[in-house]
Amino acid sequence: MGRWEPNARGRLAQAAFELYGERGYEQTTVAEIAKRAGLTERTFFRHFADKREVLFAGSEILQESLVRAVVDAHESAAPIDAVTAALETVGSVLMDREFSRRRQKVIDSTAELRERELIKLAALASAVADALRRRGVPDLAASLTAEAGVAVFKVAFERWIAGTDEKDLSELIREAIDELKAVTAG
Amino acid sequence: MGRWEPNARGRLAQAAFELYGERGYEQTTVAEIAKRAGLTERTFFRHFADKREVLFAGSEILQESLVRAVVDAHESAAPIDAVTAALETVGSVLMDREFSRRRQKVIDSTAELRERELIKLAALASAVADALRRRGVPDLAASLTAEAGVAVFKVAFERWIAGTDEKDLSELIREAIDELKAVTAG
DNA sequence: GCAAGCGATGTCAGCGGCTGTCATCGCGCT
DNA sequence: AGCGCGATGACAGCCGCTGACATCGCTTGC
Repeated sequence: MGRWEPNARGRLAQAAFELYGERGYEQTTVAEIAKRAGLTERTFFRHFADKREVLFAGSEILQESLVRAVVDAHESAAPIDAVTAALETVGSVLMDREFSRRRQKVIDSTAELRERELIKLAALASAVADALRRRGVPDLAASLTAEAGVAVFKVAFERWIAGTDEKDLSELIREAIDELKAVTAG
Repeated sequence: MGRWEPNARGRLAQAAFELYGERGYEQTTVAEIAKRAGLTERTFFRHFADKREVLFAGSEILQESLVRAVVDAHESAAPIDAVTAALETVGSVLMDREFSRRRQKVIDSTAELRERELIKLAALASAVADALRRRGVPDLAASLTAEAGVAVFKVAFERWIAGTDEKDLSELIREAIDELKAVTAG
């Protein structure tokens, strides 16, 4: 097995996710991940840039979905409303709350992974700001709206994960945006 | 030299800063930093948790100054105004623009360092949110105000560094806050 | 069918970040 | 003078990550 079995990348991601959950991220060796996937350490690094990246494989999809939603927003929509609309589409990408919970538990356990998460969110903000500029929004407004949008996402996502209630992520995002508006008013 | 010379930590930080600037962060070895400081690699790691941390030595001071300003803000001040007041005190901590520029150039050159910077900013936001909660601000509002405040700081600091004009950092912060309010209005 | 070509994987050697452990040094205290 | 203690050195070793080259197995052109 290994050389000819299909979907090496998927097997590696699966093995990594399992091991990070079972023994913890720091206690897991890349060699162990590769072994469980029936592959070699060297091959792991051909599919993922580093030991962290395997947990963030889906982030481009989230980013593309957000950017597209901003670009496609109604021409007359104000920047904040374009971002709001975009954030509400996120619910269709992030559906499996239990999976997100497990993944987040791993990430929160290690500073190294928190750092990686933050740079992904920063890339998100940067991409959204670009999309806003493409709509003609001036630099400063674009950057601030995008950063504020990501802040809203961060807070809402955290509550979605932590919550025991059955509130929808979109709903929490809506609440967070309203609260942001309330807090910055005046 | 070495064993008895004073201020080992300072010498290490100085050597690291110089070498990161001269050859670049990735091309610099911890052993080289230690050698320039007249010390050993092992000793470097006794003073700094890792190769990145040496560039972020001053961040606790910034954080303490921000938190204190939030706590000390007028009792009747709204959360956003407390944070605004706090951000305006930052100018007294960050004075040397040329130094900040050089430091930022190094940080921006490497993803590893950008990650570290982001987690420092996240810690800032977290501390500010705590301070707001201690003022009686509810959770959601505290988190969002703190995140928004840090976003403002990020954008303003970036413009302060990049700018050729002689605009004060406090001034740029004020502008960014006003723009944030404008953008979230409605 | 078969050989050439090609992409994916294996193997090996090596660097650098980081840590544990123990020895050593220099200083202050008594 | 001797003792104790904090800071440094010396050494060994793990692990993340990379470059270089060999090997495998499938596809393609003939």
